[in-house]
Amino acid sequence: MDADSKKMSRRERERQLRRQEILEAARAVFSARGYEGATLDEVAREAEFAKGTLYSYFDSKADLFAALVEREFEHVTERVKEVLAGESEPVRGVRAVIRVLLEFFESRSDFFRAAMALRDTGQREEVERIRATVKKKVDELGDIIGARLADGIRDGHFKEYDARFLGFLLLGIVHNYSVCAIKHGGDESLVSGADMLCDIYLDGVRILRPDVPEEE
Amino acid sequence: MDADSKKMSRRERERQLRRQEILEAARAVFSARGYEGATLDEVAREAEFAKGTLYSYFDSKADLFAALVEREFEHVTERVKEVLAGESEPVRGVRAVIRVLLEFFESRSDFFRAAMALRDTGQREEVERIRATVKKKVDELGDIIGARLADGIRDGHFKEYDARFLGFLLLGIVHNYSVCAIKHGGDESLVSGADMLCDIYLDGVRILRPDVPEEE
Amino acid sequence: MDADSKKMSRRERERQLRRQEILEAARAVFSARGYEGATLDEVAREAEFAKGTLYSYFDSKADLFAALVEREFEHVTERVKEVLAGESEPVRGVRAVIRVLLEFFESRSDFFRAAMALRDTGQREEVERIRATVKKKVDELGDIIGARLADGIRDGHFKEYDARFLGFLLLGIVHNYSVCAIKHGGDESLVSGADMLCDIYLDGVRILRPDVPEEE
Amino acid sequence: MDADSKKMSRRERERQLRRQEILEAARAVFSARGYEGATLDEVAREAEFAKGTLYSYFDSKADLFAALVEREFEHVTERVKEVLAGESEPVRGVRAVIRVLLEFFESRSDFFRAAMALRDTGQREEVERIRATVKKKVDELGDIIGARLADGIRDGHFKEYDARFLGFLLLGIVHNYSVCAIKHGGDESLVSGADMLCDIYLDGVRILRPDVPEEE
DNA sequence: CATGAATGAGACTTCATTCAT
DNA sequence: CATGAATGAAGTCTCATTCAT
Repeated sequence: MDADSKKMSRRERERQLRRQEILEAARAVFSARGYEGATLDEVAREAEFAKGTLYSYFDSKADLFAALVEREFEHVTERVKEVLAGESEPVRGVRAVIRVLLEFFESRSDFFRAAMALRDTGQREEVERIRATVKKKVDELGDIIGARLADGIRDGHFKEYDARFLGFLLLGIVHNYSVCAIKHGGDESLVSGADMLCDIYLDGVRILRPDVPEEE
Repeated sequence: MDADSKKMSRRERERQLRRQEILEAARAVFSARGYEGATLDEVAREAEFAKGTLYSYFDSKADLFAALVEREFEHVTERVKEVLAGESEPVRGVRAVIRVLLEFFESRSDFFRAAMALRDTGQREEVERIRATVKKKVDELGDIIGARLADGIRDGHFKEYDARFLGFLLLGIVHNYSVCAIKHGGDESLVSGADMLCDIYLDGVRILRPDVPEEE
Repeated sequence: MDADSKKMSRRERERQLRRQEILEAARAVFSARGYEGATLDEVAREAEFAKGTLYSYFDSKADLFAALVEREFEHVTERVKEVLAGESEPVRGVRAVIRVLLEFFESRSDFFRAAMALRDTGQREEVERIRATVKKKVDELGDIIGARLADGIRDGHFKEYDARFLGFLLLGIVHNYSVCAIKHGGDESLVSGADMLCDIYLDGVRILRPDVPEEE
Repeated sequence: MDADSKKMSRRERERQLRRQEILEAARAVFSARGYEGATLDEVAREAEFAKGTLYSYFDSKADLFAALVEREFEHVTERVKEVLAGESEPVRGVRAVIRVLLEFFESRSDFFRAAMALRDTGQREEVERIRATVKKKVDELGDIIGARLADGIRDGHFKEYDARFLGFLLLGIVHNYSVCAIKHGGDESLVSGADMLCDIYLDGVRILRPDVPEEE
């Protein structure tokens, strides 16, 4: 995106800039009100553009939200890729991913909340596009994580479940943790939350008792 | 509810019956369209009542949905209580709970999807009541599970994390699993899903290697 | 009405009784909410009848209100007639009428407020009948008072304006006084209000010169 | 309003213009149907705007009516102030006020009818704001007239009743006269109506004794 | 392009009236 | 007759989208 800027005319560059401003405003409003609750009036006000102007950048409310989803997920996905590129050991890789995801989800928790709500809620036709987009981006992210888990499985570090599934499970656990108000303890720092999630995701809730025979 | 039927007049009993019919229709529509996407027109059509009739049973769209949430969650909660009452061993208890939850969430997955979406999405005033209701019922359920986990923690079966938190984590994992399209394998039976979730929730994704020293 | 009771069957007598009960309830509700604001639901609840029952006594909401108007105005008119029958002297007659009207209007001020509002407000078709009724009853009352004023005019006690007009003016002044919150002084007793209105209606607001002896 | 026009942008000026158009249409519809009987559909049709457009100028039906009340009453109040400013003699002042009020009330009689009906009728919550507005504006007008009457009382021209009360009485008499269909005679000109009302308000309906010289 | 006024379909809600029991 | 559940027309209000300037 930025990389392409050099090839753009000034006009085109400014257009991209305004597009980003609108997306930024949209994020604020959608985060605060949810997709259905948000109005383009408010987005326009926040972006300091006229309502009509939004329509020369995005086709519709749904399109705007979808674009936003793309952008935000691309950020996370990018970071996850970076982290995974810098850590080849599977278990440490998982830990790093959980930490990064948690960071992102927490910093944008209201937005992800709104986006994930649309992923799952069967809605009217207009919203179908967004669902598809959210799903696509979540799948993408899940697959990237899953790919690494697959490596770990092959190496004998992780149980032999479907790697994709394990990826989504990880995503789900982290998202759930950051989005729900119910957290471990009260004022826990983000890091300790991450540690705990890592611990449970990796070793479960049961206490290991090498001397105790597996029940049943 | 049923227990009270005897004390009701025929009129009152019929009223309760029709109320249930409306709730049933509402579940279908809300499940298919989500809260915002659903219209009372469609609920009325589905229930084969005039729109106005709905209003003699429920005060508003939000009220109708909230009532539905209460009813559905009460069903699950009831079953979970039963299951826990019949199983005092903590680990087996957790397994049973996961199985029951999965059953319920899967059989009503679209509805729980719609309900859970409202739990977290900050929205307009009208929806606030529903959010509160969903949160209340989810908390109730989470607490019941958490209470049993607390026992397990005390007995040294589970790690010493906040029991409430572990309860919600369990709830989140199961809900996430049943709600998302992405599952382990493809046509796996429901049972295998439950087994897998149990396995991971209890022992994590990492393979136990007693002979291998903990890394890092 | 009561006079006719003897000729009625028990059934018919009871019917009349229930009709009166409904009218009584209707008065309470219409007084509190105004014609448009009142609902038949509330009237039925107040009357302790089912809503449908109202329709076997009155054709419609408008019809019920019209009947109520008739009844209430007939009471005032009756009393005014009595008073006038007992007082042949014009000035004293006017005084007595003002006193009676004030009594009635104050005791039923909310109702007369609601009724008079309909007299003047052009509304949708449905209400037209009520307007006509209110107008008819007000006219009737105005004419009765006007007739006595006409006598006074003929006798040289009152100015030679249209007697009907003077009658309505009197009615208007009293109604206005009893219906508006704005009154002379604060906790004035009803009587002093009547005296004042009499004084002004008869002699105006202007002070008679001190060298001129007060007539009567 | 007009005075500020210069400072407004063209856009703002046009907006004000359209606002006035809507108010004009609203006056026509509310006058013909009364507040409750009027529908925004009809106002929109009359104003030749879409229904939704009304809502970018006024928050609600009640808000639109309240704005209308403010505007109309401000016109009368303005004129009354002017007239009083140009006439310091109390009795002549009263005469001038009656004439001006009559003029206004007659030219907009249907509207004032609708407005005054709301002043007194206890109704549902939504209307409360309008009631308050009407009351405020009527009180304002009554007080202005009352203030002048107070001067007259102090100077010994008027009887020593509460000046506020006398102001409202005057208002009531004139409004009543212009609003009711029942008037003095039939086709009497407006002026003679005013003269008559002046005569009666000042000196009442009773004939002054022949041996008593007419004052002034 | 930017603007924001205008649009109008569509949603929720109310309530007088009807009618089967 | 009494009942009150059911009806559905009608009203208010919202807001995504369009379009003339």
